[in-house]
Amino acid sequence: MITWVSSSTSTTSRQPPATPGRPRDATATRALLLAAALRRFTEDGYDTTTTRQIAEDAGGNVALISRYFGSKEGLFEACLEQAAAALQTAAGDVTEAPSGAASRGADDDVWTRIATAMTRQAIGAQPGFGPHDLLLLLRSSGDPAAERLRLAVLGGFAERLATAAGRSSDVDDEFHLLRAQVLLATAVGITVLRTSNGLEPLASATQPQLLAPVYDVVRALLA
Amino acid sequence: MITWVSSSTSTTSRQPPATPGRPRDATATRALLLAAALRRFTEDGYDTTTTRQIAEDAGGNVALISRYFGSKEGLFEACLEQAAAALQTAAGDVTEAPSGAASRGADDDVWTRIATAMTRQAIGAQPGFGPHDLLLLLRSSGDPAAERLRLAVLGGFAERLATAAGRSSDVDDEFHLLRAQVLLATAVGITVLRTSNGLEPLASATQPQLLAPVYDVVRALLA
DNA sequence: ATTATCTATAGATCTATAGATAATGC
DNA sequence: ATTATCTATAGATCTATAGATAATGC
Repeated sequence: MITWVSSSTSTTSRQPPATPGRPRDATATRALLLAAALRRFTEDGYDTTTTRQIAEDAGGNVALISRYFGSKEGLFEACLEQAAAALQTAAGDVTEAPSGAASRGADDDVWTRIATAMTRQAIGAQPGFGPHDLLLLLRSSGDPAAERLRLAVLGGFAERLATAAGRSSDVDDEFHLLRAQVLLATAVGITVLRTSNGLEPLASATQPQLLAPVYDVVRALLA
Repeated sequence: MITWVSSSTSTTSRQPPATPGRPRDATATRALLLAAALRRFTEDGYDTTTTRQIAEDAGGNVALISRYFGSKEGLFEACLEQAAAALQTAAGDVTEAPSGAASRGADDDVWTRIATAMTRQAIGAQPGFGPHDLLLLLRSSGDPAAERLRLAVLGGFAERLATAAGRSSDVDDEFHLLRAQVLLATAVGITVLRTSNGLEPLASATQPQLLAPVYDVVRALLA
């Protein structure tokens, strides 16, 4: 028996003159690396992901990571910052009334808005669903700068929830912040159980299915 | 300038006849390795932890891990099984009435029992607090056997919560299971935010402080 | 000429293990 | 003689980077 490897079609000799590397586009390459990293870090975590995987996903070379992001940690921080920005936008949706507020009537109260925003976040949390902000934020890299950013974003999110609930008496401030953090914990837990664990029926639940229980939790904690 | 290294006190020549290795006790050594691993895996995660660290913590040699647990993954599975057993005991506390049930009066209803058990679990979740079952269970190793065990334990816990809530009509079974899993998610999220993130005031909250909000969530989801 | 991309490699780990060493029990 | 423990090392990665290559723009 002979193990045959055709020299012209072998996977080893795959860099013919037809593919002389990536097109020379620095910004596009940077963006592709960031997107690939976002996906890998989110799904597999920081340690498990290798720089070579990311470069390959982006169709480029490992050395490009050093060039554009300094290091693997630098790349992770760039990912975190992007996720943080997206999450802060989501937090904004909770606080402010939706754009077409006047036309929606009194039904769309604070609790519904909060529950909707949270389930939307949790819904993105399906395996293989591409970049998901909250999940990435929960991934740790051991990098202190990354930890700080993560804590700031989570803390800010909980504070927004607390103030959105409308309580601001001095005495009860910390009390309501704690309850808002428990609410945030519910969102975090749903995300973790859906993605890392695939716990059914939670993992396959749709946004409308999740809305009712989450709404009940929101009211129980903040109303 | 001369870099001086005393040959008698150098850290390199640290294996004088006074310390001829561990005492020869196989079962004790195995237990020490398991305890050290439990702590490291729980606090630092699977990937970050090295077998050398574990062996050093246990005061032994790396080779002992292969000998007693086959491999790093084998050691992790042993840790998981221990944590799983502890968690199943905790789940039992939720379902069954506490031992001195008759003397406690009607106050100790199902909701209180559930809330108490859950906050106790979450309370163990302080950084540097030694082995904490739920947190270890959330750590992934990529090992499929470990993933299965983890999913089974989490799923079983949620089922216990659902049945403890007393609903068992055929139609609503999955409905209540979903809500029980959202409750489990709250416990998971609290654990993650307290330990991995140190989110204050949640991270420093005491069990009594957490009891009220968690109780409200329990009632909102299962009552 | 500039600079985006790639090749090749150094250097640092980390896991697993074969075989040496030495303590225990018969 | 058995076996718990340790030494020494092979083999596999993985990150980072110096320097080569080649496409672009003046």
